[in-house]
This record gives sequence, C-alpha cells and structure tokens, in this order.
Amino acid sequence: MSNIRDVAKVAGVSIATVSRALSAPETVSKKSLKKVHDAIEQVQYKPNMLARNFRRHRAFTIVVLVPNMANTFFATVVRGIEDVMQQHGFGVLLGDTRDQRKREEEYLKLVETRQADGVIQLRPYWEGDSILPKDDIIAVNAAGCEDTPYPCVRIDNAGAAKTATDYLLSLGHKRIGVITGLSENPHTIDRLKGYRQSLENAGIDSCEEWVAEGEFTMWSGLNAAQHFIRIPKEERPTAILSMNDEMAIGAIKGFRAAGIKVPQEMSIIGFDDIEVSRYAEPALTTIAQPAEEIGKAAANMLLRLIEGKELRQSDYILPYEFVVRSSSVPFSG
Amino acid sequence: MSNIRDVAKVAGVSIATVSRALSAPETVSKKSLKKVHDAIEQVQYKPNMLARNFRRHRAFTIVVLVPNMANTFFATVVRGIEDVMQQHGFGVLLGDTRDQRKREEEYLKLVETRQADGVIQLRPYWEGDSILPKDDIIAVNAAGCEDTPYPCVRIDNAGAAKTATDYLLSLGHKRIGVITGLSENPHTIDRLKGYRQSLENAGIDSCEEWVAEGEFTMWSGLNAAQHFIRIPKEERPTAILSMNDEMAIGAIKGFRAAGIKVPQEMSIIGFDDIEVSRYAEPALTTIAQPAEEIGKAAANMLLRLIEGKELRQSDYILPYEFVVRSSSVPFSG
DNA sequence: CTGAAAGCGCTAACAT
DNA sequence: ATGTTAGCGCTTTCAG
Repeated sequence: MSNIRDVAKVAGVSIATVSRALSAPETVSKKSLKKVHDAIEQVQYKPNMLARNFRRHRAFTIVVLVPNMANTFFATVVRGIEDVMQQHGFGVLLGDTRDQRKREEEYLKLVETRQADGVIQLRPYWEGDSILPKDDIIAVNAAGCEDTPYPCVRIDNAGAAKTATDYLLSLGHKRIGVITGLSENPHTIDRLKGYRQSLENAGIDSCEEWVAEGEFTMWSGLNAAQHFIRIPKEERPTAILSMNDEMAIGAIKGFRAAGIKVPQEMSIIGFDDIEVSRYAEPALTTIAQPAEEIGKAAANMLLRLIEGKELRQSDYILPYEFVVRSSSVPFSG
Repeated sequence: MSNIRDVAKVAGVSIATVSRALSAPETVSKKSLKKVHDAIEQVQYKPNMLARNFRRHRAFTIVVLVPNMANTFFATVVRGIEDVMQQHGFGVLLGDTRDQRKREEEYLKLVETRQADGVIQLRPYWEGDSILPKDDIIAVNAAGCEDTPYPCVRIDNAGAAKTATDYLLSLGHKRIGVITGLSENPHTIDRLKGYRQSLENAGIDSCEEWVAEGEFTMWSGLNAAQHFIRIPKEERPTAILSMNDEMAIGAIKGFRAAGIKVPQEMSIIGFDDIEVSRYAEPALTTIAQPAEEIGKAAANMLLRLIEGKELRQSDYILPYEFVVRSSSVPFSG
C-alpha cells in the first residue's frame, strides 16, 4: 500500500505538493501536477480516506435512521437521500432501527463519535419519545409531522387526509372509516385531524367505531378489516381511509376473505402510493407522497447544516398528489 | 470536544492507561479503571472514532452494493446484513447502484480508499460484466448464482425453479410458460435450467413461445403477460413460473385486465416470497428464499474474511421453501 | 508556486 | 499494571 510519501518521492516533489495536487489542483503548477499524476499512476496510489477524514475532522458520512428498511416507502426516501449524498461525496450509513429505541441510540453514537457528520431521522417526532433534537448533533427529519422541533421536510399530512376524506364524501359516502397507525404516532394524529375536519365540515359526527387502530403493516390492516366486518352492515362504513398503502392492501384482503366486495361494497383509499399500489386488486386510490423528493430535500438540508450554513426554512413542506384509481367508487346504497 | 489527553490529566493517569481502559479493560487495575471512568464522565469524553479507526487501519464499516433498495427482497437481505454487522460494531454503507456500473465502481472506491473494510454484492456474478472479484478487495456475494468466483451465499436456483415447475406439472399442466429476467442475467440462466430440466424429465418439449423476457419489475411482468395473451388460447400456457414475485404480481394484473382469470385459467408461481405476496389477489404460490438469513450468512462470511480467517466453504447454499397458496390450481382443460 | 514541519487523537510497542 | 514515546497518513500553516 503506497502512501503520499511514496508519490512525493517518485514525483520529485514534497508531500505538500502531492496533497495540494489532489485537493486543490488549481494551486499547483501544470508541471508539478503532471509529475504527481504520473507518480500516482506508477505507484498505484490510493489516498487513505481514513487518514484524510481524520485530519479534516469530517467523516463525509451521514447516518439515516429508518424504522424499517423493508418498507417500500422508507426505502424510497432513503434512495433519494443516498442519491444526493453520493453526488456530494458523502456515504450513507444505514440505521435500520426496527422501531427500537436502543438501536436508535446505538446509531446516534456514530455521530457523537464522529463516524458520521449528521443524521436523517425517518421516524416522526414524538414528544417524550424522541432522541432528537440533541445538542451537537446535526439532524434533519424526513417525512415527519407538524411541529417537529428540528429541521424537517414533509407533506401536509392533515391536508392530505382531508383531501381524501373530502373525496369520499363527494362520492356520496356518509359513513367513512379510518385505519390509523398507533394512536400516539404523530402521523396518526396529524392525519386524523384532517379526517375529522373533513367530516365536521360536512356536518357528520365522527364515530368512535369508525376508527380502527393499526400499526402501518399489512397484517395490521387485515386485522383492522376484521374490526369493521364485526359492525352490523347497516352501521358499517362504506368507505375507508387507510393511513398507508400497506394497511390498505391488508384490509382489502380482509374484506375479500369475508366476502365483502372491494370497491363495490367498500371503497378504500390508501396513503403513500408505493409502487405495488397500482398493481393491487383493485388498483389503489391513494395520496402520493413525493418520497424520493422528500429524501433529496432532507439530504440537501443536512448538507447545508454540515457545512455550517443557514437554512432558508426549517419546516419544508412538499406537495402531495391525490391519485384516483379503482379502489374508490361512488356510494351505492 | 475533549480528548484522551484531557481524560488522562483529570484521572491522573497516562493516556495509555485511558486507551487501555477503553479497549482492554481487563488489563487495567480496578482503581485506575474507576478513575478513568469518572474522568470520562467529568469531561464528557467521547472517543474520536475517526482517529481510532485511522490508527487501527480499519474502518469498521462495510459497503453493500444493491441494484435497487426499493426492491423488498433486496431490502430484506440488507436488513439481515445490517443486523449482524451492527452486533459486531460495524457500520453498513448503502450502495444503491441503480443497476449502473458507474455507481458500482464509485462505491467500490470506498473500499479501495479504506473507508470500508469489505463489500457485499447483491448483484449476481456476471461473466464479463462484473467488477468483482478484485485483488485486495474483500468481497462476498449474497443471493447470487452458481459458479460465482468469490465467496457466495445463495439458494439452489435451478433446483428451486425445477421444484416449482414439477409442481405445476403435477397439477396436470402441460403447457407451462416462464417469465424470466434479462436473458443474460445469471439468475435467469440458473432458473431456466431448472425449468427446462423439469419439462425435459416430463418428456415435454419446451417451446420458445413459452419464454417471456422481463426484468424483475412489476411493470415488465405486466408486459410479459401481454406476450402470453397474444398466443392463441389453444396453444397458450395454462400455467406460468415467474422468476420473481414482482413480475408475478404484474402479470396477474395483465391477465386480469385481459379478462383471463387467475388462477382458474392461468396458474402463476412466483419466486422470493416477499411480504406482499401473501396479500396479493390471489395469494401467490412461490419459492421462499430465506432473504434475511442469506444476508446474515453473507455478513458473517465477510466478517471472517475481514478478520483474516479462513472460510469453511466459499459457496454456501441455504435451503429454500416452496410455499403453496392460491395462485396455482390444477389444470382444468 | 513549493517545501519544511507541526500536529490531528489515538494505539501499540517498549520499558519500567 | 502503568507510563513513555513513536508514529499512522494526511492537511495546513508558515516561510521562502
């Protein structure tokens, strides 16, 4: 393994010149530059980034905290993050936390011990259960919720849920159910707000029976369907807003298994617009979050922060789209 | 930011003792240990891993090369890798290559420049189009194919494809189609081998028309369905083996759109057993790859290699499972 | 534009 | 069991 000294020797220049030739070529004469490059070629020099980063007090690495990498939505956000980070010469360390606080802490240590320069958190901020914000830790939240006390890029969750519910109302549905995430989850709270607002505007009293708690997994969506199936048909919602696509897919499975036709007897709207949703049977009407864009925006924010720059805004809201497909149809009493 | 020197001063010991207290506590007296820990607490010392890794000539980081992180199967393998790595104090750098060779090379540089100690490649080895194996780069292939010229953990792809085809045969199907990945993709080759073997054993001449080329995406699966739909009904396969679940899901969508009933008129078998497959309509019969286990095994292999140990075997084959669900039914001519 | 030299924070001989 | 000390490979003043 050759080092900068070997290159200097072969090139007949000082190590300082070699160093400059690599990190600030414009400050070196063409002649020296050529000598250095030839020498690098000759001794097969590969700079030791471990040494370089150490010296520069920068890891050129960030860590991303993901509740579950196998979730397509999260994976897509991470792709966006990774794309801009790699363009800027930064590596992305994967922190699949599996919803465990201990793992979050473990990964955060990478930042405290300088192995990473900052962190992007994909779990929404949760008062009383959040390891961020933290002094001396540069962090950005991606795809989070309202009132996140550190820089954040997200969509208007309440607005999106309201849009979807409004749409169901416009189709003539009067009893509209909702499948939520865990009740304390901020996404649940924000989206429930929009859902309730919509019903209220329409003069409909929302009913406790219409709310089924899930946990953002297909399995829990299927479970939630059971809840609605148990309600007598005359009182049962005729349409449901699911707070993500996974649960919507699970719920469809549940309803079909019970002989309830989707969408004829039960309209369903999802949230996120993951890739499989358009291939679901029926194709899912859903709120499309710009997952990759969210990731990119979060990455750019974090880079600015790492470079010590100011942020133009610290609650960056991206537009969502409402995508109508086949899982939602007019009410047919 | 305090350093080891500050700790030593406060504790009244030498920096060597502090260093040892952290990395080899058993070689330090209880008394010194306590002094050190108290001092660490007092000055809020956090070791600078950048310095430590530099000094130890090790990044304690690996990089994983993934063709597409948004693919659930890959994401699950990565989870397995990450789990093992984090238990061993190693970070996992994400290298989403988006099927671009340039990106692969970019990420491989992280190993050459010592920012990572090794690499796990999730793209199958491809003669003439592979950046691995490479001298001085410690690498393991995960979920790859036969005859990979560097350490590899995988399933028996040919055997799995044969199992699935045999099953279709046993259900009475005589015309059995297959949706492949790109024709040069080693997975395509290995699995096609099993498929052909099965037909041959049954004395059936496999027909070129029965093979539709996809590229492992839902969209290409839907496309492949079009191919089969164009074949006159009397000659059309009555069952299809798809080389992954995504394409199977796309194909089902395609057949349904054309009014062909799945599974009544067309049985379909997938490959991988990603989570959504059991929620598909109909639930997918499929080859279940032990994705997370593959990741864990690959991670353990890589760790041994990084530590300079020998491998017990360099082509590690894990068992697959054949999962029968509702997308495959007996032939009903 | 170039070179000499002083470390960055830590580990690992080596000596005690 | 502990301390002294010499770097790891690189960047970055500071002179020239």
